[in-house]
Amino acid sequence: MNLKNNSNGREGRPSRKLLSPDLYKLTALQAGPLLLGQHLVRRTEDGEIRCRIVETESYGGAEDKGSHAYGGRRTARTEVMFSAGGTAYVYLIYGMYHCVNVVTAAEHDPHAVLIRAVEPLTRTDAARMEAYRGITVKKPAGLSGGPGKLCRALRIDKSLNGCRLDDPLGPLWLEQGDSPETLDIAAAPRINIPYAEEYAPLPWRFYLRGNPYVSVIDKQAQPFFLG
DNA sequence: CCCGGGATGTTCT
DNA sequence: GAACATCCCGGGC
Repeated sequence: MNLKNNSNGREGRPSRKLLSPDLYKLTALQAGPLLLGQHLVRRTEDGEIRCRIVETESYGGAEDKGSHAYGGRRTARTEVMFSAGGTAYVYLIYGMYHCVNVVTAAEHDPHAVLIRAVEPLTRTDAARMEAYRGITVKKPAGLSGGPGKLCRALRIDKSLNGCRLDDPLGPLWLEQGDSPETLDIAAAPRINIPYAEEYAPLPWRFYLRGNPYVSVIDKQAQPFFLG
């Protein structure tokens, strides 16, 4: 794959400014589109990897039948969904992949935004992510387009469950990225949640239209305007 | 391009 | 014992 440029043509030094804590207080539905364009930073023993969030899905409120915390279900797995906004919720799926979420809203009110795709900020970030993936990727989306892929690419596993995302001394945190109002956002139904019944078709998946790292393009996706 | 099957283990019924 | 907010690979167009 071509690692020379990232898709938005920017190779500038990142701002390294933490994401505004106000975002963590919002509902998942509000925060989902606002997380697009923000930067996710992962520190391992090998150094830091920076990427932009390009696809999200909102889960929650106790009424969302697609959410692990539907009906207020509070178990060992879902416990961190009930913590205060700004916490990472990481779980194992299908026995071999992890998914990472940004917990939002107030303590005891379970909301989470699944990060479904990220884009490396620089070719150095891309190279490290490809090394962590352990396979040769042919297309950008093959690197980090999908929740399991991006966790592999960033070496995210359950050991990060419950960590704070507002702590740049920790293993994983969020920084301010592009202004969301300049982004072309698409809204579409969430992926692989047939059990969610009437919640399944709701357009709670958000992605940057045209971004090559997005996992699934929905031809019926609606334009989304921040309001 | 579009399938179908298998991997793999935690969670919940 | 079934389900699972997934992914990869191989085979058939």
